Amino acid sequence: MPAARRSSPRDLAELATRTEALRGASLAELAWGLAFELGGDGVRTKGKVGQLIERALGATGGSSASRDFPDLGVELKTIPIGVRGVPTESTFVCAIALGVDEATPWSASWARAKLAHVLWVPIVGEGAARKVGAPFLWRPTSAQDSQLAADYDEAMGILGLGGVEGLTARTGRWLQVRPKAPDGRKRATAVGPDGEWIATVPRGFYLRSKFTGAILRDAAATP
Amino acid sequence: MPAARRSSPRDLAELATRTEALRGASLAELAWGLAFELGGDGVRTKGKVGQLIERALGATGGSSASRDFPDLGVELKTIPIGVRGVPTESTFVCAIALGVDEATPWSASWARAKLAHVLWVPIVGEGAARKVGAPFLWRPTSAQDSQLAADYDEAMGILGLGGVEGLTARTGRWLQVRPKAPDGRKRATAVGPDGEWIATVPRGFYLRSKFTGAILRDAAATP
DNA sequence: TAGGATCCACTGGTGGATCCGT
DNA sequence: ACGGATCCACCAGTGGATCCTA
Repeated sequence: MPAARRSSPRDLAELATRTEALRGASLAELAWGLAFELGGDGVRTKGKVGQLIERALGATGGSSASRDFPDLGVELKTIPIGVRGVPTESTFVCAIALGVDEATPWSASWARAKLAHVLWVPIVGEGAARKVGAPFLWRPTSAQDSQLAADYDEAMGILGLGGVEGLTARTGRWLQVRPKAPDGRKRATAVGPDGEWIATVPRGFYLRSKFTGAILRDAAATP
Repeated sequence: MPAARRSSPRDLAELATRTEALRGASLAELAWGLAFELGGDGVRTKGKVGQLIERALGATGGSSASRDFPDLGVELKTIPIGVRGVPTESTFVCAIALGVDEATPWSASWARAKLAHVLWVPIVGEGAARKVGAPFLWRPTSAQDSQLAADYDEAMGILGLGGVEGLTARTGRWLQVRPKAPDGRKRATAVGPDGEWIATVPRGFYLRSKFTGAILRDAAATP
């Protein structure tokens, strides 16, 4: 099995080498090699896989870093793949700063910065049988960037006009807005219909699985 | 010994009753009654006494509450008293919001709100022999409030003019400004000499022991 | 002696995502 | 199928103060 990694990769080539070494490894053996508690099953282990892969690749930050590999400008995202070879879930991108992002253009947004260069690591299968698929570095094409920008602008436009409660996950072709909170409590504030501040649930950006599925197919077709 | 208290007191009378019941109790017996780890000695137990008294009186919040007894508008402060009957330390009031408080008048300040109504609980003696002295509720007299306002205005004036690095603990007759951070690191920002933002160490307001000593004497003289 | 430095507990917010009714 | 709801780990910040040299 791949050796445990703790130091951060120095360049993209080293990151690529390390990532390739993970390919085909089962999550169980990775966890064992890093003395990582993966947890058996479902609901109480939601973020564990992502953190396991971070450690296996020597990602810095843990949290509070703007990206997983700040020196390389690369963001790491795991993506669960089902038996049919397509993503089983949408992908969380980042939180929305309500009251701030409405006035931030896509070109300067946190979301765009995170998506500018992503190392996608597919996790294939279910439960204890999950293993690492074929990872790949990705940058959005200019066409993809344009559509993401359009989705972003649409959502931020709705928020800016006081439509936070009308902005559902149905808005956006590839990039959508959904709740992002440990519970349903209204711990954030946003502009309401009449321009006043109202309490609301925190939101985040997510990529629809249609989009990540398309990225995966492109990557498979262009080795 | 006094019984363990967990619910919050409903009114000032109940708070006074509970507080009076603590008088003369040793910290060791209070801790035992509440199953509280007081810790043996010095450096690793700095805030323990305050938290013990909070629990003994049923203070709410723990943290993040604006006051210890929000419904009563009362702040709880323990104050260490040495063998000569005078405070051995200054008293921390609250943190300074650098970049905000400079523009906040004393009348609207967090510091004034905290000091508006304080339950002082003297802690008499040293080490394992410490016990609760004679607690008392206090409100600043208008003369005291004026002097505190003057100290506050002086300090905030210096900060507003970019003098953060020149504002030492020597400024202020009763209310002083001192560092407030787990380490000496510059984790806050303030306006510098040339109007630019500079990194600096977080600060807090403290009451000089001269002042708390005077309050104590007044309380002893007016039973 | 007191100004500047430091220590612990606790928790809200963030980053990692997946769960689960309709 | 997917929109809305939820779960865990981690850490910086806050609130409780006292330590410790020059």
